[in-house]
Amino acid sequence: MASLETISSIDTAPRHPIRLVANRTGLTVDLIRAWEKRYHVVDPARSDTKRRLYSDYDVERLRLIRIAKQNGRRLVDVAPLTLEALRDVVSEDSRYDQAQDNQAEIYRPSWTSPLESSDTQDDIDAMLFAVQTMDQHRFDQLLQEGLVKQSLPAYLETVIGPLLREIGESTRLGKLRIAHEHMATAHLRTFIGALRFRETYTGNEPKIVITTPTGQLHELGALMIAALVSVDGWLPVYLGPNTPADEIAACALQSGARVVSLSLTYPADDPRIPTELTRLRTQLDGKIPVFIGGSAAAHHQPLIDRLGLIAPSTLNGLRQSLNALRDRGYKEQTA
Amino acid sequence: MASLETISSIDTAPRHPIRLVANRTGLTVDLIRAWEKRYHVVDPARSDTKRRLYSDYDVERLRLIRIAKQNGRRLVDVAPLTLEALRDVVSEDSRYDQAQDNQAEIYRPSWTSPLESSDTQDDIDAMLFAVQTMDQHRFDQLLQEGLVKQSLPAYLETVIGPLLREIGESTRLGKLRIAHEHMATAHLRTFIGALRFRETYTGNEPKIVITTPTGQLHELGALMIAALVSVDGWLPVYLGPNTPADEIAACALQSGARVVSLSLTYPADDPRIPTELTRLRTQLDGKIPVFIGGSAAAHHQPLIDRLGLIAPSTLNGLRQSLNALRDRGYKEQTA
DNA sequence: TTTGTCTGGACAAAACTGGGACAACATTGC
DNA sequence: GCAATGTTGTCCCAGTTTTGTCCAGACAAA
Repeated sequence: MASLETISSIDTAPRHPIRLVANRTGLTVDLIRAWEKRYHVVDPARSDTKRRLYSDYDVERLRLIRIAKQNGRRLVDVAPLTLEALRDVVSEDSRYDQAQDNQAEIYRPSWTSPLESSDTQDDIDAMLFAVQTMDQHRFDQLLQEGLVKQSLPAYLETVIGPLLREIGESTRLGKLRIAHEHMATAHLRTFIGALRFRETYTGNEPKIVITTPTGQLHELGALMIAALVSVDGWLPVYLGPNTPADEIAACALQSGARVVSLSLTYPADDPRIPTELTRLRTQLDGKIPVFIGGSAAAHHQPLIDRLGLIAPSTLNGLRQSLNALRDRGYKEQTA
Repeated sequence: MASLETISSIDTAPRHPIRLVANRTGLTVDLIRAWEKRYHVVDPARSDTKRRLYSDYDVERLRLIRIAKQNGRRLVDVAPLTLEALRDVVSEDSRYDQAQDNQAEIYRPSWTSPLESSDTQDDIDAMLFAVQTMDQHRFDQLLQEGLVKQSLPAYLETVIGPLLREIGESTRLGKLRIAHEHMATAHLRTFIGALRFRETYTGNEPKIVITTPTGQLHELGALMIAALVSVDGWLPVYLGPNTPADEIAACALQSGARVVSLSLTYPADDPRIPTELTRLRTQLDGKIPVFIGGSAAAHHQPLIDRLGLIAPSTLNGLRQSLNALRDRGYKEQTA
């Protein structure tokens, strides 16, 4: 009867048991205690029987510290920082990370390095197994857990993308049933869609129209692009799959989008693609650049070149190009 | 108070015996009693011979408490909470890993009385307006806010369903562009999909295979069914749209589903429907009942009757039929 | 009669606590 | 380079608290 008040949004009221904090942050219970013991990373309140009780503030701090560590920071350095300082550190690291991308390794101790490919492959294999056994709950769980391990862009590129390819391949080879593929696709649609929850909009993000053209029914590629670019401060206008060129153009013009991005996957040689792309290009009148992504983009390279569209070869390439475009709008020259 | 009341508010009439509650919540009989003894988690009414009689309200609370525990909450903390506060806690925990800064979270007075129809229509109109102006953020916000005003089943039936119909109608009449419809559909797909996410899982929920047959590309109806039945403790095996009959049958048999449910919407007169339904019926061999929902179900009434399928006329009817099927064997007292 | 529910209590498993040990790896001093 | 030292994640221990399960005897329902 002590506390039956409604849960307020983000406060410092201590109410979370350690187990819940572990769930939310991806840390182990032991580790949370160890950090407290050694560095007073957090100083949770206690229940009358000495159980730790954490506030939202504590949880958020732990979450950020975990990310900072992943980015190569040392615990000693980040432990004493305030929540705000932590946010700064983390977002700075993330920018830096993205900016250098192709260069050699920065300071990044091996024990915190991004997932080794073998680990990644293990994760993917586990997901495939869950699909095969129709263990939906496990599948969702694996998807969620995998995300905690790395940044969203990295996750999409190293896990979700390959997973999709392997599911498609396995189905074609008869190792998975169509029903398995359907189940996996439906869950991935839900999962990737839900990723966009985390955004905060200021209202003046540049807009990007994302969809697939007529005949292209697979939307996961487009959805991944939407999730990806929203991380970088774009506002995706997401139209789902199978949108006629006229509608794409109308939507881009009405919403004042800076860019249009399409995903091409299957069927790769649909005869409608050239028609639709040409039509879209005409209607946009060259004012709005069009990016093409997806596995089938390569099949249309000549067309893409001829129309002056842009087709980066990887998700990360797409991201870089878009950000370059966006920054060009804000500042006239780049360093 | 009749029809709206039944779906909008949770029945507080005590009538379920403890065994049925155990089945629905995934808790053991002993545990339910222990929780009552120690923490007064629920305070069931009694029959004239002292048997416990639980209301739907109690059942829902117990389910939520079980989920909260699974999320790491302690029994002591959640036991005294009201149903509404529990919902808040559970849904907060559900979208963890994004405890994010996020500016002012709208404070929502939980559980107001069931919506009057005019309010409902206002909500729908506001959503339509958001779609028309391509204000995605506002659209999402409205969807989210609408949900907290009433129970999920009531929300689906009184808001989401009508909204879908109006969007379809407006598009046909040219009041909305196809692009608008696409955007709305994509967002609804994400929204409804997220509802079904990370609910309870004890491992012994009865399974229900949910999909649409070959040629039926619209999945929102099926997804609504999935969200709906998971509230009642079913485990949906959701396959997305456009699944061949062979695959549906194989999936149902492999996963040990108790029921299959299909949604038919558009095109209503697809010639493949009779073939597929017949085929499905044959392969399931009469062992697994098949429910048909969706706006196009009525077009196939003769076929449905002939094959011995079941086609409740409303979402709520579907829900009740399913629950009756599941609870077969447990009689309930009528108070 | 047989099966299920009731109450009250006992018991055991699981989870949490403080304290500390230890191995793997990094950093520092020489 | 190499040894000493620092950092960090994990594990173990023994003692408590919390929580799930089980039992016995009485009664009710089928």
